[in-house]
Amino acid sequence: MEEIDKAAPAGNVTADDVAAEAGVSRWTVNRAFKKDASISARSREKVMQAAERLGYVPDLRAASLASDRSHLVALLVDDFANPHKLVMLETLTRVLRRRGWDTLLVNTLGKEDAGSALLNASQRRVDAVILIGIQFDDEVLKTASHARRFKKLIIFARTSQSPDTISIAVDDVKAMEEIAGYVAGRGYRRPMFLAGPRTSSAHLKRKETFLAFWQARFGTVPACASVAAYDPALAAEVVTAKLGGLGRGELPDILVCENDALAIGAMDVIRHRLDWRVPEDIAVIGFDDIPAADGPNYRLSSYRQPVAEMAEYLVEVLESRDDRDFTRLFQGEIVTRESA
Amino acid sequence: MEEIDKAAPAGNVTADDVAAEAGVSRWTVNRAFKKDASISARSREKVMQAAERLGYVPDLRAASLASDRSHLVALLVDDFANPHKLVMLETLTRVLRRRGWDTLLVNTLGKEDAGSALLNASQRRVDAVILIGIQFDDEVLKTASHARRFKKLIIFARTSQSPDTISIAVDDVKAMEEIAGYVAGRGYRRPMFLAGPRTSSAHLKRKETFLAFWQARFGTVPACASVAAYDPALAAEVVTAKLGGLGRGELPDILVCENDALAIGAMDVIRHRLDWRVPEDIAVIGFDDIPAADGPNYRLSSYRQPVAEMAEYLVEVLESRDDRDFTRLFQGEIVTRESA
DNA sequence: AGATTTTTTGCTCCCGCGTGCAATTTATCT
DNA sequence: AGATAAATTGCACGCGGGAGCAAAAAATCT
Repeated sequence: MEEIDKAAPAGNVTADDVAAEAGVSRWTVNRAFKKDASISARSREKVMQAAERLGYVPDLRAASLASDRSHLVALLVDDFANPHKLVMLETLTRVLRRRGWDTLLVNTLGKEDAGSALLNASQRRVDAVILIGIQFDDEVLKTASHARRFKKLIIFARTSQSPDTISIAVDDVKAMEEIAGYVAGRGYRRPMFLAGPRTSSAHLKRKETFLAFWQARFGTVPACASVAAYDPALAAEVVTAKLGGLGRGELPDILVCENDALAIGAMDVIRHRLDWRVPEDIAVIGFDDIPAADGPNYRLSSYRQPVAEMAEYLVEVLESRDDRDFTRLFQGEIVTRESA
Repeated sequence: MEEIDKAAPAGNVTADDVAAEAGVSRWTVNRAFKKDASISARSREKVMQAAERLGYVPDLRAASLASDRSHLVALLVDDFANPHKLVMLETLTRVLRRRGWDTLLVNTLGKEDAGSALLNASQRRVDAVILIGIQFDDEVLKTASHARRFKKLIIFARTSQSPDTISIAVDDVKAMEEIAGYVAGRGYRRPMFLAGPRTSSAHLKRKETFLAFWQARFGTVPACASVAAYDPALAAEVVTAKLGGLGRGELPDILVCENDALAIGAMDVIRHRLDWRVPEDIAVIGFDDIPAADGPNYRLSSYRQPVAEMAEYLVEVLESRDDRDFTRLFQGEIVTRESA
């Protein structure tokens, strides 16, 4: 057998090494690894075998540097307390990877950290930044698009008023009107809305939509409470403070929650600390349809977003070269369970 | 005011642009951005101001290419159904980022996909690959270390027998002995062990440790059941099949679960489908101490791993240059709640 | 077969920054 | 002040590969 000692060249096997081994030029080597490059089947085969022998893998850093396309996106996330994030992460990374995109996961540590997180992404020259968190105020977003080292700024599962920003989300207005209609249709008349944190730009219109609907329909403004983060534990505190000590008659008949993270926190205290029954004493409805919503502890009625479909669309946005506004709103559906 | 039109040079602002603007050489510019570079305060200031004016951000791709250090790690994950993953993701990305490391999140789609996921990481020339999933058999691991384009292969929260591999995890043997001691001490005598999938290399020794302990102490081998993934829904199925139809006397008195994902799935069906009480009819104990374990629905006794501490150690491993074996086992603690 | 068209291959010139060393400037010492 | 040491700054070369065109080879046509 031929002993190929160069089979382990110092540190890196480069395209040049493979070229020498295969008896072609370096460029043919790189062509062999490109999807629809102009190369004969014969030389591609030769190259691939040589590459296999040497253990060559193309260097995407260099490719990205030379071509100015990294096929990398940054995913900025900040509310890890929300179980729905795990679903989104799974779906996004799966769809992105299957279509040739890599994902940089950036944990946006706090409100003041948003700028630094964006900087982080910039330095890697990602092709797009995807926001699936909440703590981005207008100022940061503006700065971001200004010093845009990334071509696209996408807000996922949330809509933004900020210019130069692409929103991919469900239509909150339609969705919440559907929910409100459902609530009214089931005969609930004294709803309370449990809202999340108010961020300026990337915003959920759920609360205002619900209030507007209710006022138009019944002429009354439902009670509201607001939680500082999409965290079940925080929601539990707020609900305890709001509903604790209330008598049966003073209780809202349904709690409409901005999302499931709040809803399950609320249900936990309603049942186990305040000792009321769901849905008999007070019903609960959420948003997102997280896995736990389907479990026997909650049986939470919720609104399911087409996350996978949204992710597929996201890839299309990434891959298109033109510069129009890609914002698009999707339609989800109510999932009815026993909680409301 | 001076109108600086070059403030928006075509596409990329490079160090050369900043150099011209600041009246220094390109190398001084880059030194200004390096932590402990030899540069005078005065020129650093000049450079930084010029950079600010032009909106310059160093390009980490180029830096990585030239220096052969990317300060990037790949996180390979495959079991997103386990809520504990969200905790691990949050902790790891937070700690890594605070210490200057970026994270590539790779969703390992299936068992056959592991190799491709590794390849993916290779192409980005990450400094280390971190496995926090399960579906890596010996063959893949061996291939991985063979064609190592990354310097380190780290198994996080799990131990591996594979050579050239670094494990950072709790000491499963100690932990499970502690749990077994607790179970025995509380008077349980007919435990059943609920195990997860059996992977070859990256392995949890929890089951065998528990069985060995029990046999040594009581001379009997506890019953076992095995779930194909750390997914509450799957655990629910298995437990239903195993315990369904059993009479009160035939029931195990405690279910010892390999982790909380299995435990909560089990509790759900025990209470709501099989209609037994926890802990009166059957107790449950888990592992990982996920957030839901502390909620009122479960009140699950569990074992808490020092994830943050492990993450800090991980960074130290990443930063050290030498080549010794960094495997290290940590100690956690039992968290006692009402479920057992 | 000779001329033309089409496919394949090679090549020059970057992409943006790090390394290591030499040149230059500044600080310190007697 | 003059000499010597220390801190700063500048520079040639390399990291691994992409774009686009020119040269070479293969295929097609009359």
